[in-house]
Amino acid sequence: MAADGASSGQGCCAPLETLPLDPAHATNMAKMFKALGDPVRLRLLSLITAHPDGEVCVCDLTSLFDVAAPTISYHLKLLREAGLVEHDRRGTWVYYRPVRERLRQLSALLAAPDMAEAAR
Amino acid sequence: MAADGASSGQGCCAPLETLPLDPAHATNMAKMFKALGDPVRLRLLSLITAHPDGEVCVCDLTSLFDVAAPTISYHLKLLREAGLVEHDRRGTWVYYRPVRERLRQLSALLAAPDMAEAAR
DNA sequence: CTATAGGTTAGACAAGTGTCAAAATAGAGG
DNA sequence: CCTCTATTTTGACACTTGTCTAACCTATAG
Repeated sequence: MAADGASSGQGCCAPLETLPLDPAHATNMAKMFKALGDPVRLRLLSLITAHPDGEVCVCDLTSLFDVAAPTISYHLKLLREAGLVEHDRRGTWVYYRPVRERLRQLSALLAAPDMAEAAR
Repeated sequence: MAADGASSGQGCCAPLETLPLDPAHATNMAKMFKALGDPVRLRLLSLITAHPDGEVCVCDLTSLFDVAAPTISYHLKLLREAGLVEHDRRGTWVYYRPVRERLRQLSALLAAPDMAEAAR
């Protein structure tokens, strides 16, 4: 029974419906949600997360947006700092992939208890 | 089978892992995530959502925070405008309750497909 | 070593955000 | 009507954010 109960098996917080968030955790989680709170970043994360290879080259991302390359870079950095994506360089190219654990954490926080239990 | 497939049964978008978000939806969803991207608002939502009565009086919220009443009011307004909470007045008091459908939408977007399926 | 292409960093700037104090609104109860 | 309490609105202000251009790294290819 180590994976159930208040921790909800997600490594961070019980779902909102179950328990109010204490201020410290709220600050933590808010930082991640904030990173998702911009259309460019949300699309970036979406493209990175949905990619069949499990990672995406920045070179394939920039052309999909209306903003300049440094702006993409800026948004990717924010996603990184929020812990939502990881990156590494391979030759000239840089690849980004999602940190799925973090996404699961956020999802679990917002999930209704019955959903969370069903997904246990 | 009306509730499965690409719509993921959540009334909005398929999970990130399944499908990249189109720009229009991304803007929509980003607006909601943005509302969660502040510690005060996240705690407010948490308190509102976790309350056993299913709703909370503003008068019970303000004392739990370090910020002045107008600031709480401001944050509640943002949560309202994001569609995450509803409110109504009863006498002198105003009560807020969560819009659980929206929370489920956000949760589903971030959920890994296997979780989403488990919760189907 | 130089040139070239992919990404990031630095600096600047307009626009947006979170906070407060003061004023305004909405009901309840004289 | 007047007053009191709960909540919201307004206006002001410092701080943060998203965007750009220009400059800078880093690795590959001559």
